[in-house]
Amino acid sequence: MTGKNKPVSSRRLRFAVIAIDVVLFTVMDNALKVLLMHVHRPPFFIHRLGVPGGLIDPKETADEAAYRHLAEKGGFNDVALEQLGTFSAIDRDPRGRVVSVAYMGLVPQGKSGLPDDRDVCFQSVDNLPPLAYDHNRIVASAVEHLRTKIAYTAAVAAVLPKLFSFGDLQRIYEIILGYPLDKRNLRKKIMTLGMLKKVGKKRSGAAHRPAELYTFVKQKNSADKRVF
Amino acid sequence: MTGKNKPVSSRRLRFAVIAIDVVLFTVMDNALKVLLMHVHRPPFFIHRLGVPGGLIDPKETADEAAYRHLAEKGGFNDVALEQLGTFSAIDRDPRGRVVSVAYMGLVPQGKSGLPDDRDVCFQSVDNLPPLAYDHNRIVASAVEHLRTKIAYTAAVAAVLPKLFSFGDLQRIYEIILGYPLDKRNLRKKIMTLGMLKKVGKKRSGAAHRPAELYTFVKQKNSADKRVF
DNA sequence: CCAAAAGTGTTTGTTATACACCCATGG
DNA sequence: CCATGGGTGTATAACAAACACTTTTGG
Repeated sequence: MTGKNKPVSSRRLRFAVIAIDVVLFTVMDNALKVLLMHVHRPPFFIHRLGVPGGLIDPKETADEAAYRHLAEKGGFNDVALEQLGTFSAIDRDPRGRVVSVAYMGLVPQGKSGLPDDRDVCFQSVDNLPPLAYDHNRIVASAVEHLRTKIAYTAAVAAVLPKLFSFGDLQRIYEIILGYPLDKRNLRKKIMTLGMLKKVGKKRSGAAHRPAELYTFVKQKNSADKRVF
Repeated sequence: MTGKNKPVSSRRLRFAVIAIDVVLFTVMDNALKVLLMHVHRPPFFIHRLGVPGGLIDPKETADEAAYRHLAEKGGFNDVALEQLGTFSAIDRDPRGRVVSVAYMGLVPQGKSGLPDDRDVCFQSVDNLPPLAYDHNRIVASAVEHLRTKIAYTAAVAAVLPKLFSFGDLQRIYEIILGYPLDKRNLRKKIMTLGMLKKVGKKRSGAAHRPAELYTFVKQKNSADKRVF
């Protein structure tokens, strides 16, 4: 996203303004969803949707701006964000030159933290409508990044509750990736990451064998990584 | 890099200007080197060095600005650049708020393309002096990125001449990575990338068996990558 | 006893690593 | 003939992928 509430008057600018956009994912209703907000900037964007974002303030870094806008517009705090890249196509904002640093984050399933009745919502990343600005592109890049990243990190921890079963975890992976996984192989792969700890309780109450519950433990820093 | 020739007057700005910085690598004299330029911005930077860079113009993308500044300041054309990330620490440029998009590229060994007697030079990435702005940080990030990337792409093609021997290639890898490699294993790994073609000639003239010469062929696009 | 999800091992193929010797040439 | 870098293969370990049955519970 790019505009805040006041329109961008390009006459006041040296040549560009800097914004951030945040692609905030969650997993809900069996789908990978992204947080979208109502964008209305006639005559360019009439009742479109776009990811939350806004300008960088003089006294904050891009990272700080990303956290701030996400908190202000979506009510999300304590989300780990990661920089994706910077989008600078000249006409990405038809109102003026705006360069945007894109971020990506993940929040827990379901409990949205969203104030009710705001013009923000999560929508499935499949079949997104045309979004404002270059946000389809930004979201696509974020999805690709997310899919790559969960293969070798514990990024899904952010979307799972404190305690979860292996089945929960597998569902998250399958929804994000969009294809089914073998549960034995997934278990092995996840276990080799060494970030999962059995918590010693089980979840009963369903019409099947109770599931062991797990929790994520701190990621170990991976020393210096030899690539060969 | 951040400043151009005119000083950045922050009063004229909405809140920031956008620059690009280019970390241009080459391999020379048995070392991984980075292109540095003289930076003199009293009272902040007195005869320092920094990577080439400059402001983004109103009518160009960040990528275009990177190519332009690299050509203008270093005389390099036809270099493939890749975006590394955006650096936005508030005080990274003590003269005002400047957010910079960092790029990375590789040029062939030796033939520098540099106009003689300019205040630009390649320096070894080890033991760099304190650079202007946050350029030590940017270079460090570029080095890490480069090391990671050569493990699974033919990026080193950019630093090798059209024709090269396997020994040449191995030397490049070892210099970039900073540790020795097994030549049989490297050969297998490179061959599985499928980007190398034997050219049918040999290089004789040295006091040892003549080396087969190779050339890089186009990279094949890797379809959709399943991560599991 | 049935349905539903949980849990578990083995086999096979692929990839990564470690390792040592002969080859062709120039001097 | 010797020094120099060029070129090659194999054995082992680690990892990825495919695959099916038993367990425990609620209803």
